[in-house]
Amino acid sequence: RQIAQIIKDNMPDSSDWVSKLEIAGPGFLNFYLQPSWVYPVLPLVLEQDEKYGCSDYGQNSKIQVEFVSANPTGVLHMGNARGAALGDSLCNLLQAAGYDVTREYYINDAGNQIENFAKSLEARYLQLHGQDVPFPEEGYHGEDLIDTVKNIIAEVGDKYLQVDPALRREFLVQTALQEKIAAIKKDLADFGVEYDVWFSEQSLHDSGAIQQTIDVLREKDYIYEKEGALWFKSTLFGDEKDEVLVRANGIPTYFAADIAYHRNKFERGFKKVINIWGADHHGHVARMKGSMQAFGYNPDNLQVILMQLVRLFRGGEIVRMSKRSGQYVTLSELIEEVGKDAARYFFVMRSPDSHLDFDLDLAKEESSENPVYYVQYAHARICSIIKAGAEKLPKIEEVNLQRLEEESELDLIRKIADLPDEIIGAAINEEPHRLTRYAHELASLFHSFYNSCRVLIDDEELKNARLVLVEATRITLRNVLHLLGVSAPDRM
RNA sequence: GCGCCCGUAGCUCAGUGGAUAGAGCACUGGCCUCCGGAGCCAGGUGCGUAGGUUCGAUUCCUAUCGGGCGUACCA
Repeated sequence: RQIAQIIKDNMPDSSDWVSKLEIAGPGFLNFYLQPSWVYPVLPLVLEQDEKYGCSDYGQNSKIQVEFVSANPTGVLHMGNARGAALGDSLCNLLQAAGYDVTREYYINDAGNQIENFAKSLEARYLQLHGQDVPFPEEGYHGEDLIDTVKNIIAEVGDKYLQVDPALRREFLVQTALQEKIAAIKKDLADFGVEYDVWFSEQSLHDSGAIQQTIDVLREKDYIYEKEGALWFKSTLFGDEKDEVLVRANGIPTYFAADIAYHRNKFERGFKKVINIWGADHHGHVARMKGSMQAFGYNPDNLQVILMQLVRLFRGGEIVRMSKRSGQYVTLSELIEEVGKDAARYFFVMRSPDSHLDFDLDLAKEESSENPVYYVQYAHARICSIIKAGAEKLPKIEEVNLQRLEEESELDLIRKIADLPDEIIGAAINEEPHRLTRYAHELASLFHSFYNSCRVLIDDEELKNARLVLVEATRITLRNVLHLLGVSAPDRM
């Protein structure tokens, strides 16, 4: 407090921007701004419009965000939906904060699960032709897979009954993959998510990138052989145990492919690489970072956001989600049931660290109670006011904004002024959920203003000032909703 | 056993080492014949437990209890 007093004694008591200076608490120095500081933000919002909130903070630095990357052996489920909502909103935020963002989906179109997928397809193909063959124990039991095979049969009939099984599986798997990937793209597009790059794991096998990666690690002496397999010394980089890169049967593991993939990311010039993974993959983080360190990259430039898993409830019972068992609620069903807007808002609303209990019954029954409607309602209300009250908005330079003096008006303007900083804060901390809070607070301040101040009044000067205020509010609300991937309706 | 995440109001969750810890849901009572009542206003002794670091801890550290997830030559 003494130091604060010294500073205060050496500051002018007031200035154009500061109305007073006060010492408080254990030694805080509170600067009270002149109320008039807020007014210039309103013409700025109207002028920048869609760009309001954006900044060049990121200096166009290249960032890649890889998210969802679900196996193309099935359809997208709730966990993928959370990753999609989170990843896409994060990308929007980073772009708004001035980063050069690439959205990427890694297609696991190689490896063991593809083998299983092929065997499952083959079994279904033969079964649908009346053959009594067993279904592979580790296979994919989902109903969607039967439909996939039915579609294939509609095209090619029994042509692949007599051919070499390896050729048959190859044909089935390639055809099914195309269909599955197309379906995934469509589901994501329906959810408002568009990718810049779809990266094939198989391409890393085909190009020799995986082999080359292993060769380099061997040269650096980070590899040893044990029991016929090749092991990466990940314990050198803080991992709990070493990891297999190439199995005794000569086939590289998923980890080997992932090292090649992440090397490829950095070789493409990304300054920062962000992965969004389910928490069940957390054991993979240390070794992935370690492997990048082995190649001389700063492991801090590989950032992994772990999302806790989504638990689904129906009728008070937890629904076990598993592709293998074929029981899960799909993304498209979710969109159908609760809508894209509510689903995206709901997923982003929570911190990735928090477990997400998604009660389907509740989401269906009480969807009108979802906070997203509260925010959208504020937007629709403003549109309605503007439509009812103004042929066109007054010219901003002719409006006397100083007439906005009510506390609810000033609170609203101050909140609007926060948006650029909110976006930067949420972007650099990689926390899109902050924006849902901001959206809610902004909507709340608007509703509060609405109840204490009428916009469409006889006092022309005040009316015009308030019209500018609500228009600026509308723009701000809309911009935030769009960052979240949620629509801003004119009517509801 | 070891590792990671979580534990905050009845419930679901926010909370950048700082001031009197906040929202939604639920509950109770109010809101002008007026721009959309999907709204507004009012109502609250809650940081799992015990230590430590600090002028100051919900936040950092240690231990412990509880929940979740990992700990494959699966991905």
